[in-house]
Amino acid sequence: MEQFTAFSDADRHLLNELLAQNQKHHGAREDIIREGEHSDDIHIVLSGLACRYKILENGTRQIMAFLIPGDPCDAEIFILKEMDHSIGTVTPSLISSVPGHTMKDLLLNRPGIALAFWWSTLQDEGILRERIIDEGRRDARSRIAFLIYEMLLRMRAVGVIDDLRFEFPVTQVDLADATGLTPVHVNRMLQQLREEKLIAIEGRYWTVLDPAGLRKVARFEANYLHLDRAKDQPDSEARDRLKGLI
Amino acid sequence: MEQFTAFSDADRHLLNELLAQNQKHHGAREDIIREGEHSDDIHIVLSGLACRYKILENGTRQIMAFLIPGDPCDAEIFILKEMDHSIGTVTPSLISSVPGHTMKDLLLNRPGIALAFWWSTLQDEGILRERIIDEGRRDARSRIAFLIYEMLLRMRAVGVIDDLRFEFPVTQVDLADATGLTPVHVNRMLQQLREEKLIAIEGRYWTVLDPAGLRKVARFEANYLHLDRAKDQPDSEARDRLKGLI
DNA sequence: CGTGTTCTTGACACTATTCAATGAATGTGG
DNA sequence: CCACATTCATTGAATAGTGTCAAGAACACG
Repeated sequence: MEQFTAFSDADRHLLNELLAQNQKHHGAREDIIREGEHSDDIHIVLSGLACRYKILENGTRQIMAFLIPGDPCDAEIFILKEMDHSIGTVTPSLISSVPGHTMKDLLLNRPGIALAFWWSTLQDEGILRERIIDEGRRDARSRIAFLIYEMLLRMRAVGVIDDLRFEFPVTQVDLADATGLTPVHVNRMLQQLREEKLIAIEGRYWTVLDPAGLRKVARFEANYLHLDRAKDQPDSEARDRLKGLI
Repeated sequence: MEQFTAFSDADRHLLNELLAQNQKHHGAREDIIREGEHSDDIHIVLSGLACRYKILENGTRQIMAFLIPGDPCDAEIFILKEMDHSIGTVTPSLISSVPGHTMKDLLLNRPGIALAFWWSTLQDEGILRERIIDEGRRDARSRIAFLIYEMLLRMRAVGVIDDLRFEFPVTQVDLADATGLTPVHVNRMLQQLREEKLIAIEGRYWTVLDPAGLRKVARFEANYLHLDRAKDQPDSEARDRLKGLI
């Protein structure tokens, strides 16, 4: 969160304290909050990998977004009566809860923190819109490439990555649920991307072998992530981490 | 906006005044703000029909959302460097501008109004997520049905509708751009829906002949619109307008 | 070592796209 | 008020891309 807005020391301290207060470990494939439930707390991913998803009447699951460390799951849940989708872990994760009233207080009285949350919400919206384009206008190969490139960038931005290699322990079924394709077709497209030497997969670790090539296949434009703030900040670590990719 | 949160008289008065201050008529098919542009003002649709869209490198357009009266176009634009998508009108529309600094002030100092904007943002996100499901998991016929049912409901909620008949002057190309289908296929699916006596189209006016049937085809679950607040408010006009549909 | 999950492969069906042409409706200028 | 241009809706035929089904291989785990 801190990449795009400079927190005051007081704000940073306050946030650190809040996040430390109420942490909970979740195993893999556990729900953090389910569709239809209400929560007075909001949740933030501290480590691991989670996702927003929805189960449809016919039993299929659609993953709408992956959540990585630093992502708020449901920053404004406390104003809603109930969740319209579920949030669950993919891998074991550490999740922090912040009481809704505290959250409300932050949003109204801590402009710096409020700004960071708004920014996060806007990035979320951008990601969602891009996924609509993804599903509406890109073919299967591009979609998969797009998802991989986006994960690369987001993981870079928060630093949970080793150059071009990152931990992304999803099954092909997960990817199918996230891209709106069938697992069989995901498999074929992944094979293609590997044959083209764009990516490599070793167990839970993915490597982007040819970022420029992958980006081209994905027809990736980074503007929707609004990482430009990071790019412009002279001292930003994030800027360095994203160099050459956006 | 006022359907889901009770504004104080002061808040309502203030908003009315702000919205009245800076209005502009836009013709049909005009851009209100373009991708890559920054604006210090935010925009709100007062009348007409607009849409969020993006033009891709290959020239195709993807419409990501339709905007109807009462919808803020870009409530938090002032914190971003530039828009990641464009907003344009479909029909002649009346658009109000509110200066960003005023907006910031409202968000931080007028909890009632801030709540309404947050709610609006959350509904927006819900609509985007649902569209992802739509494109990922529904077939063409359901997608079209879904879009129509959603417009019916949203127009009902704000009252710009005559029972089951509403003005929705989009071309089949627009619908194709919104659903990620080709115009040819949209045409075929619309014919099917008309043959099934689910809808009727007379020029710019659409009529939902069989709401329950259409809803079934669309596999529509209304929870993502978070209209439940309206449903629960004892005196809500919106509740009556939505009766039987959600 | 057996069991369940995940990945991979092939054959085939089907949905939606592409391309191309026609017709209907609408708008425009003389 | 008509001739013409333009946009929009409709139709048909051929094709590409993805889904479906089914079965075997590789791998992980208790």
